[in-house]
Amino acid sequence: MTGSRSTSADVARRAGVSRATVSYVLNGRTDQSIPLSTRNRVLAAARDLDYVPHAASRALRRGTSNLVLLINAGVPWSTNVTDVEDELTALVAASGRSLVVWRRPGAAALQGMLADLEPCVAISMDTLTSEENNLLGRLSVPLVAADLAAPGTGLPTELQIDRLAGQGHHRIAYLTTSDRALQRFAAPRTDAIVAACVRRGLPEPLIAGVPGGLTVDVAAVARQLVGWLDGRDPVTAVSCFNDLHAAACLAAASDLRIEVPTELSVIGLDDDIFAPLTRPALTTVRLGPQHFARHLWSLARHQLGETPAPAAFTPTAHIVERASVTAPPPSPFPKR
Amino acid sequence: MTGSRSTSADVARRAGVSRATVSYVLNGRTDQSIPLSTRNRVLAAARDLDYVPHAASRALRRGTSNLVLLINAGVPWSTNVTDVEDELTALVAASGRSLVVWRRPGAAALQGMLADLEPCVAISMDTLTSEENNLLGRLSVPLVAADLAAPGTGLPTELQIDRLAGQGHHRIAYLTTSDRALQRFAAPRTDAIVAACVRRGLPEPLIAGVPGGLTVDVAAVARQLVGWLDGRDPVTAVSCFNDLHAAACLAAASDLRIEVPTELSVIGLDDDIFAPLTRPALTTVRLGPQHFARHLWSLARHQLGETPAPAAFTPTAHIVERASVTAPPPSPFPKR
DNA sequence: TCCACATGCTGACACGTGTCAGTGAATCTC
DNA sequence: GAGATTCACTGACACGTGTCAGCATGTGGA
Repeated sequence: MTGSRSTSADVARRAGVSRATVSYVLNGRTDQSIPLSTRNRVLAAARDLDYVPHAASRALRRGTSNLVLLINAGVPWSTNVTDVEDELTALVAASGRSLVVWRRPGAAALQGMLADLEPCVAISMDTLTSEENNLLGRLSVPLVAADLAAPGTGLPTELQIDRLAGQGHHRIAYLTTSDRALQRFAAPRTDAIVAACVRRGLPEPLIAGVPGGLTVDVAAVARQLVGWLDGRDPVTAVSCFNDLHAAACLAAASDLRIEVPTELSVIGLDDDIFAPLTRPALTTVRLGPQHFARHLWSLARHQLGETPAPAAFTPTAHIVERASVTAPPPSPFPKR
Repeated sequence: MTGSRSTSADVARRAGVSRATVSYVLNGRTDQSIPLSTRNRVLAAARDLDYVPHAASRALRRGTSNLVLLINAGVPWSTNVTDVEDELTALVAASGRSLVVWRRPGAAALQGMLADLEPCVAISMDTLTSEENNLLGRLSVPLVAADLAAPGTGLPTELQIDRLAGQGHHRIAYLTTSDRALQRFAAPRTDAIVAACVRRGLPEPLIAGVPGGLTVDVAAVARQLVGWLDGRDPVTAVSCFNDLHAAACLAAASDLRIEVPTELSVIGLDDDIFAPLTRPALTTVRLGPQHFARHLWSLARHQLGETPAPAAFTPTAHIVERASVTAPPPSPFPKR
């Protein structure tokens, strides 16, 4: 008897009522009239027996579970990702559901996972393959995916250029990743940088991708820097794909004895955990991961039919002013 | 008809057999004799209908799910954590189960989560509260938790001292965190540092904790450095709780115009993502997150009754030699 | 010829829950 | 006081699966 978990039948027996009544009380149904006395008796019995409803039977009966699945495909890592995860966890918990994160090992693994766990809605921080989309559709699991090319996605990079141009920089380079798997994220940012420069009447930025997603090759960055700083119209500022690339840029500059920010300004993106610890401390753009998480969740709730469709996402981002950006050095070749 | 998902009854109808036969075929039972022809007919029908077994009913019937829950409580973040998560995901998937990660928002949240998801085993990277342990026990969910004070846990810090002492350092300081929530992790390392120094006949290390778990206060670190380097027997090397603290130490040294490594050696722990990007590049200790994940999984499989109890965990770790550690400067007060 | 046994398959049950129609009693309405 | 309505509660079903006893049919041995 002991050792085995208690079911709603046990609670009913202890409270001296039927199982149906127990279910009505514990699910707080208002269309059934239940006097306070029996209500309290049921609640007391449930508490005494440490009753926890059986997740599987509940899901079976209701046709859908209370689980929200966050699919974490190959998103380039930053503290922002865990910030989004934490905020989503809180939001989902507040709605009486639970969020779990699945680190997708590969595109083919989804089917196996769905045979073990049927979420009521799936949220992906990335765009999935069409096979995965089809699979979710066949199992009628609604999917919410962040649109990587949505209007407004360019805001953070726009802010980078804003800051550099505001300090008087003219000749700007953009350091990004050449990692193929990251191009989904990198390409829109590169486009946004070019557009931002054009819009401000700046010359087109010099763009270079370096290999390595999680480990940036400092030597490759150094070679780029040499190229960019060479010649009669040298670059005075480098805007970077993320803080990791910016840190690599600071390291390369240090190796080349280029002083940041007096000779070269560097700006990052993410306000990652190590950004305040570089020397000079990294000026960067802070995204609003909580804001993003709230948007994802409102999309999900819309899919669940609980709320009307939310407005289009307007990202939030702001400059975090530190020490790696300043006005450019006086040019030896004055313009015009 | 279309739009609704197909069940094993649909597969049975299409293959012209009973539901029991379908179940036998799809679960690959060997004790039932099923000729190849019907077997293939069933498999073809399942494929045609895109049959995916219903997770909830399967779990209800079998009494337990195929889900492994990784409880990620307030572990100080580093790429090691995601490395462990990824390795565990792969191991669990290889056993026909699925791993999901739950970022615990608070100690009281576990019950709500367990009402939505009943794992066959739970793995925690941290020690849980006794209430949480009791709860899991009552629901008979086996729990595997990393023992933070197990013998051998001190190996990484031991290696730090090894490296510093091997270079001739004598007067060593230990920079750790004073964050209360992190003391579970920090205290054993501090003990290990002291023991390692004593064992080598070094003087007891100077120990200081600085506030901030994810954001280390560089100014506080700088004040410590000033104290440590003052006086007639100054510290020549700083061993750090993790790479984040080491990066803060490098930043503080830079602010104080102390040259690393010529005037002061600094060693980190974790080989975090930014460790190769500091200047000087950080010498640190690389843990074996995959090795750790494999141990956790073998413990879990033992709990599931599939394997005998594994041997005690022997952590793996090795020095990653970069540029922040070198021999100490010649002392103005020669020993003895 | 009869029994024993293997083969190939099926009907029926159970898991624990949520829900709906229904039931006896009490109360209200005219 | 008969009928209508509300109150408080219950019995029975369904969700989709895994499993087990059992049922024909063939096959071999004595």
